[in-house]
Amino acid sequence: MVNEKIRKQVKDDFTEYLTLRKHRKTSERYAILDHIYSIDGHFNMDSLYNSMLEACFRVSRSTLYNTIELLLDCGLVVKHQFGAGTAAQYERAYGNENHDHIICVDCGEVRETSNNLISEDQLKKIRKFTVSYYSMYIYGVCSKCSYARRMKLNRLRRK
Amino acid sequence: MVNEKIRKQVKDDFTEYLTLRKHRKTSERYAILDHIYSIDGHFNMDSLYNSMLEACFRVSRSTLYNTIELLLDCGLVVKHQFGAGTAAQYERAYGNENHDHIICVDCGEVRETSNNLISEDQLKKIRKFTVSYYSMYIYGVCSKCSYARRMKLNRLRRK
DNA sequence: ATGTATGCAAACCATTTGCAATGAC
DNA sequence: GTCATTGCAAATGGTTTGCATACAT
Repeated sequence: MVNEKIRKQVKDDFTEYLTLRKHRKTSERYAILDHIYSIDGHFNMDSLYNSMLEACFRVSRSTLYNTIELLLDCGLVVKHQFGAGTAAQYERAYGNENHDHIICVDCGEVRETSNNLISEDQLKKIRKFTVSYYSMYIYGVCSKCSYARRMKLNRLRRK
Repeated sequence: MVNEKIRKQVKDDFTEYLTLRKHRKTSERYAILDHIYSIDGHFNMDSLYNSMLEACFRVSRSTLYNTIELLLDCGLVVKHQFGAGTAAQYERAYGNENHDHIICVDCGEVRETSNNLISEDQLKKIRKFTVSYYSMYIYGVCSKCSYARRMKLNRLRRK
């Protein structure tokens, strides 16, 4: 859960974006934005849909996809695609500063790390491009799966 | 196209992997590996399938998926998922050292940059994790789309 | 001879699309 | 009143799965 000041700020940002683009300010759009900013960490369309149901605000999946598109476009939400078969993951863009992800290629677990491996200054070096956000994906094997791999190999060797 | 030494090396690596895991050494598997190492830059399943057809080596899509899975597992191929609706992209892991991608959120164009923004040393700091590879995705708006955005906004303002 | 790998077709499932009903402007 | 937005249902398309056939061991 993010503080009240940020919640107010993102709502105002969204209003400005909608007004400028001549998009309508519907209750669904604000409810979705506010709900997303009550979620800590990652979410996907399914968990967002269910989580909003629980909070007694029913929106169709179409509207979720529709609104997320706007929120991505104005930079209030960030999208991640960790695997092909898996659903896209999202997270709020503010009040959530760590963007480095450590992904286990065996079990698919996604761990986040707080120590950013890259500095903002380095991103400014990129020419002819306006950076809105970045994602660092580090693929490898977590300690649990690393152990499972060793066991499997040992079994094969013994055969 | 990668040099002969690397081609030989990856073939040997693959043989070692298949032997150790008690997988069979089929002509399809070696043909796919060799073909992938003849491709510069990104490819997807469809382009790989067609490209192999042109080279007169017919393999089923199932076998491509099957084999790519093995090549990912032994670290000879790297996988990227830039968007949800789009097909997964792949590239060979050796003879292809740049892993930083600059992706335009508007047109989806993927640009590669040779100057790695991160040092190998920093990756070693991660604990309880064996890093096999990493990908840096930088999202934003390319100069072409940036111009299109400004034009669109100007049109809306005039209305 | 045995059982893994291949190839085809069908299934899967997150996401997108088409369209009638709703509601913001 | 107009037309963008919502919500439902159907379509899409990359990927996965099931199963008969082929072939590496």
